[in-house]
Amino acid sequence: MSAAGEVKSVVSDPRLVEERRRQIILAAVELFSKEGYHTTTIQQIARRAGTSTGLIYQYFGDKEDVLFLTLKLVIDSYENEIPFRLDGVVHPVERLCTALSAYCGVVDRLRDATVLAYRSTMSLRAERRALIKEGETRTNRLIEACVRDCTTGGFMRPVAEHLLAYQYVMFAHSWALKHWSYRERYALDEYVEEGIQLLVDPFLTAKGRLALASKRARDEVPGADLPVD
Amino acid sequence: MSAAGEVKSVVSDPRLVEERRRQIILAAVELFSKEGYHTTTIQQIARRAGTSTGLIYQYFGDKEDVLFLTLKLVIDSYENEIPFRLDGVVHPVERLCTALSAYCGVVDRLRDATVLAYRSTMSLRAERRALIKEGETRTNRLIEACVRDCTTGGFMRPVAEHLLAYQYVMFAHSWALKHWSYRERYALDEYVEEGIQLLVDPFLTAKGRLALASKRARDEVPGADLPVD
DNA sequence: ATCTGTAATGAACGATCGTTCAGCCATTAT
DNA sequence: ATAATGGCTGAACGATCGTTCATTACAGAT
Repeated sequence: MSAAGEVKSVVSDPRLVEERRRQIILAAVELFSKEGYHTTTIQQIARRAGTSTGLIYQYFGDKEDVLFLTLKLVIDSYENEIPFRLDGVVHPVERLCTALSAYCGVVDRLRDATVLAYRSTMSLRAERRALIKEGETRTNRLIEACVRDCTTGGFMRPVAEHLLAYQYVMFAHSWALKHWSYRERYALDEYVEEGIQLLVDPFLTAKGRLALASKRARDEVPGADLPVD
Repeated sequence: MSAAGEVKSVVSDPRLVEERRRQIILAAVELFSKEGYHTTTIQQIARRAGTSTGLIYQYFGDKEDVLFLTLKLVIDSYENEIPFRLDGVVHPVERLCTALSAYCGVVDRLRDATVLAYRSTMSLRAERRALIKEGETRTNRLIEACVRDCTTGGFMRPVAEHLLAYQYVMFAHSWALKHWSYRERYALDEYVEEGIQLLVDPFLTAKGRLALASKRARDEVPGADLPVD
């Protein structure tokens, strides 16, 4: 695992490595997203990053390494940001809605890179492709756990949890994949709201729907149902 | 429009053109899907198709032409097969379920090519990319019309039709995109059935649910509710 | 001031691959 | 029998681009 996940660097100073790689990856995301992985050249990346071509080979073993760290940035963002937003949220229905909202939020922030992941993961060698897929699977399981907590808690009627979880994932990804179509119809938060209407609400029990309503009330006028003094 | 959609051929006999292109495209789908567009070479396509490299340039202007006709085959299949399966089906709820089933069916038949479409459409020049996108949009509108017929007929409660239609599209596409995960869990018809449970059933009115139940009864034992003599 | 090691450069190399084209075969017309 | 036509071949060309490496720049140590 560590062998496939490691990226060789000639430079020893870890701080410098992190900074330079960040600089190069930022340029790479932009170019890979716009032009595609195979059609953007190392020279283009270097120019955009404001460095020389040779420098890239000081911080990456080869071109594929640049792609790998670019995609890893995306799935790491998923894996970090969603749990972060879930932190402190306890009610299962709220957790599910928050997870969906968080997922759509990261996708929105990394829209180009998300599309890039769809298009270019297969340009990685098999071991690394597997690493990326594992990361996605972990996030899927996180969503699935949210669904299960809703059903076992009696907030949601029994459903095909695995499949429903995937619908949430696809719903979030679609915000990037079909953005050319959604852009002119919905803002991000409207999109999330409609998603809850379509993919959460119908499966809630009366008890679950109550919880959702109280969350909505709280979101609308924060602190309105708390005594103000 | 016709300029971007045309593919130049040196050979004049139309029957031969169709046959050869078919032969080459079949090889191309396989290789593009497995190795990616940019990494498969014309020589590989030629070898797999059992011809010479030069022959490909008798029937296609350049490599991009091969990709274009490959992707066009996919979206044309969508546009033909779904209406074909809908032919003769009159009840709105049945039409919607049939459309979803048909869509999943084509995706299953062209699984690799569907994934290829996601990955490689952007390798086409802008005009052609637009043509492909138009084809997808037409299919989307077809699904959306099925949804609208359900709502206006009172078989489905009011919903965000555009968005729900997209969920159906994504559900069908997911069969290809996430096949590595679904394969070991569902057969195709189970997948479609679960899809209806998840994305159709919850939005049906009592009237609509009745129609679905009667369709199911008919599918289970064909002709069972007809007098047999 | 000199030395040493680390970081950065970018011209040049070599391999790959899309594309061409001069010639080959087979079939039909003269 | 010969010519003409149309389809087919695959070696060779040329351009592109990932990668290397000899060289320079610079900072800190001696």
